[in-house]
Amino acid sequence: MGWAAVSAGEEVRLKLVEAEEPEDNDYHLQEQVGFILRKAHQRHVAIFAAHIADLTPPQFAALAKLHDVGETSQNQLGTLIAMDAATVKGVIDRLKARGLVELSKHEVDKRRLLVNLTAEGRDAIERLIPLARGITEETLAPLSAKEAATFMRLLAKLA
Amino acid sequence: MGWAAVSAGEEVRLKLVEAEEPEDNDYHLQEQVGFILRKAHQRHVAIFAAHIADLTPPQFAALAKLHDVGETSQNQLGTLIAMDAATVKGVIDRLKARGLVELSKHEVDKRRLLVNLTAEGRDAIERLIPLARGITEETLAPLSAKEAATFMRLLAKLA
DNA sequence: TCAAATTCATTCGTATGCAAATGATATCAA
DNA sequence: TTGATATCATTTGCATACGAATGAATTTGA
Repeated sequence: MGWAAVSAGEEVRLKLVEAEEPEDNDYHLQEQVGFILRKAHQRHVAIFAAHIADLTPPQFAALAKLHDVGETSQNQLGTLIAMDAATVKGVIDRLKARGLVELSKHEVDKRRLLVNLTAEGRDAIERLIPLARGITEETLAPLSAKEAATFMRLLAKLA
Repeated sequence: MGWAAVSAGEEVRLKLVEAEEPEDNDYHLQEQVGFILRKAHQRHVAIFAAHIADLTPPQFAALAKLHDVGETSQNQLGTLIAMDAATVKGVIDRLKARGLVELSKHEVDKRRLLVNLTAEGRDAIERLIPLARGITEETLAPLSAKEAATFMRLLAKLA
């Protein structure tokens, strides 16, 4: 119909352009950085879940960062692990429900909600960190050591 | 207390290890591939939203793939754009509610739900693809052309 | 000092993302 | 042929993820 004719015209135009220069006018979703980034992230999450079944990557990130810096406000923690206020609240709520973190009010600044590891939370994160090293290793396994180093350097520039 | 003593012991042990070899026993969340991958993905989604406000990356992916391959089953589409059945259903439902895709039953195999672009959906994706090229460009902007090529090659190996 | 702007946290709404269970249909194999 | 498997789609439940609106508390600046 009308559209078929237009389509045929497109075909011709594309071929003429290609004859002049080897440019590709098609759009290939599979080659877009966003699409591959999403898939790489998916794969990492799957590897993570295979090694650490009882915690999600964001939950692990929260515990690991608390272990690193000690007590902080919920908001500050969110900044440190790249989560907005609404997201970090959900993560902390679930960690609190499981007894891995405890909350308290800031004495001076009454707006702030302080978050800290419980003894159980500390035990958990210290037990899991060695597994996390394995997760990083397995995620990067398709690359050689040199490639992995290059990739990490470039990825850091993008993030 | 008891823990403080253990902590002090840990300190000593770590320092001895470091004296022997320059190994780092600390765990740095910020250097883990999963964490940076999540941040890079976040940044990409933000760039996408700044260029294409009325569609999410998964919605765009569905339309772009339909434009590429034509009518397919919902399940097959999910495979092509790396989404599981439950996720793709939600995406297609919302695109259908906006009149960008239409659904029909497979004549032979009654299990399958066929998905196709509407005229409006085709117009939309053809209008948006040029913007998507800009999104890819901006996402990779922190890298030189050579670095970007290297990054894409390594990222593809990971995903 | 005190009104304006900022910060911290919460809530709501919407959109992925995936595991698991279920039902309908189709295919395979004994 | 039919019973076991496999495939396609849906539904439910849970967990990010973020924009926007709101309220409480703090800080800033004229």
